[in-house]
Amino acid sequence: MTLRELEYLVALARYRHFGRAADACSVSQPTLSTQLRKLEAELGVQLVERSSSGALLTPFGKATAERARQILLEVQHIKDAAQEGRDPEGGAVRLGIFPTLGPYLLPSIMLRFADRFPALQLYLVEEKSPSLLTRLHDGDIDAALLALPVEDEALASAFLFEEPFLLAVPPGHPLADRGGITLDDIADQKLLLLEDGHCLRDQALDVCQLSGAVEQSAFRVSSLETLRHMVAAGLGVTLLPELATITGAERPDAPRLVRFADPPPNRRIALFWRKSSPRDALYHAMADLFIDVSHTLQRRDADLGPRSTFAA
Amino acid sequence: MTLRELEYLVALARYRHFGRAADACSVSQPTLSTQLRKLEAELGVQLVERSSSGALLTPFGKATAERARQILLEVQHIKDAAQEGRDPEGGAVRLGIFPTLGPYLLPSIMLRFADRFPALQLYLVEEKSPSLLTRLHDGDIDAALLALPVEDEALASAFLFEEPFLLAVPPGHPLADRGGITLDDIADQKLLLLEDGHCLRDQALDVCQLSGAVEQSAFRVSSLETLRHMVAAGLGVTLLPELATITGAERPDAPRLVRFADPPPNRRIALFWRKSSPRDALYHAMADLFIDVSHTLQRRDADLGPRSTFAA
DNA sequence: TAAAAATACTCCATAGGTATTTTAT
DNA sequence: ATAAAATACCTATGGAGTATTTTTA
Repeated sequence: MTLRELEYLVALARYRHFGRAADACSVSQPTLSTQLRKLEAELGVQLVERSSSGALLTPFGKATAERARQILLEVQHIKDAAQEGRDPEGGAVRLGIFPTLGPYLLPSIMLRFADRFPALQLYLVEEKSPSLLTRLHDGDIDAALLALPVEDEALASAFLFEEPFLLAVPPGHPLADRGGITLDDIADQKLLLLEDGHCLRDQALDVCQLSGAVEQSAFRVSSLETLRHMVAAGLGVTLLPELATITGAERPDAPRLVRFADPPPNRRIALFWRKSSPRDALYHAMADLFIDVSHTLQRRDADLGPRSTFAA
Repeated sequence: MTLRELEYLVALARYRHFGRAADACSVSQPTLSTQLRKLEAELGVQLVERSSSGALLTPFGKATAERARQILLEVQHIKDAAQEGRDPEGGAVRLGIFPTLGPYLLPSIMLRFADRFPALQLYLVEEKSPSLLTRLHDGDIDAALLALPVEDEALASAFLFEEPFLLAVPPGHPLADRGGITLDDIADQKLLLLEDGHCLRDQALDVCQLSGAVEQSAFRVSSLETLRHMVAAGLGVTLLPELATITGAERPDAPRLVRFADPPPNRRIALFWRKSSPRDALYHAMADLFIDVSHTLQRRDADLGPRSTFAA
């Protein structure tokens, strides 16, 4: 048995197709095919059900692939620890970030990040939170920015900041020129939310279940930008996380943003990584930078006037 | 990185000597040496401190060896699971057993075992309990017979039987012809025990701390047979587990054995294995056989007369 | 008849061996 | 002087490639 063979098995488990799995491993299809046959011969058990429409793993194959994933993860941890020994802030880090945070936080972060960690190659993975959690477990990514709460014994985390929600309403809406609204004020509003699976949807629902707002469920919206347009078009109101409201030039069709009275409803963002990862120190250093940037944003925000509640 | 390299590292961690580690891996010393140099080159970190008096692992080397052990254990689990798939009661099992149980239980067990599991190659490892626990964790052995209690979240277990203690006294001793003694009866006795590290010593101490018996601590005895001779020579009394008292022909210089009143003090034996092991079913089947044999012994024992409390 | 996996074969990188040298006690 | 590890050099296994065949919807 070799680590290579285990990689091939894991790839085949993922792609269920010899050719594509081989591509993913950067080898030819026959190579992957023969190596897996060899593994089956060594174990004396069938791992793969072959067909002309692709390949499926047997139950034993699946179980073995799962063990193989663990093995390869531990191998990666050895390499990570070595990198940490050579240069604690060097090497590569694959960072996951969920879609309603990524596009708004990253522009503020990236320059500072490159400045603070010049030797670090940062690969970004933007996916929904459940998918990021799976990838974190499997070792496809090394760390992830996620909204609390996350219950997972295998993960370590560092709290970063709270991000207040603002209410987005159409221009001319009765609440448009109010300040310091409360949840009671949105009790009778038509609420627009993202489609299922986005954690922002769940966060907003958590907030709104305390109010009596009614969700308009005839839509399947998957980006905040589309949601923004729908609010601007007068179809309803929505909650936006503060970072998503810091745009450049305000466009004429932009929705009006209304602040909540203190303390505003908010979502809490933290950085997560595997407890078993040897690069704990690096992830804490990254968290420190994120916290620092959030302070900067808060100060800039305060300078601009009323938007002063973005708290770290 | 290859699994082979990791094996070499683990072996070197154990033997701290390139030559002996190479022997243990059945390769030549230069092979192990070059492969470990290659691993160091790949990781870019020193793993070994070389000297003319042997080799020591650096802190990073130790940590890596520990991870490597985990990886190799998981590899073994894949192979075990394959064996389980091919033939659930075939393959090899390395069974640990502690020294004051092994020599007395095994003669009763081995024939039945070979009969019940004809395809299983059973390798026995007789060591003290703490060492067996370490080996179980490291994957050096697959299962172990140990006395309860064992607190270990990583292990699964099956209870096997209770083994009563008998009191061994010299011929002519005041208690020699008593039956159904209690702990109070040994309050003023000179107690002989095994040297430190034997779990029977701890078990007997647990029992005797309820009495007022005084340990004779000028000895370092490491086998029950020696202890038996010392009792026979009139140096004191001791507790013997029942299985150790079932000998063949009684020798003239044998100590007299005195039963306790019901319920007698006893030790409780169970079979342990790693929860993560894929051969759960086999270990349960083995436990069933051990339980069955203990019933047989109990019955035979009952037939012989007064020794009737050996209970499963 | 396509698409997928298996097979045939060739090549070369490297794990592993033996013989020897270097190093430190 | 001795024991240990490193180095030199050779061999051969097997991983990986390309080209092709087999298999089945």
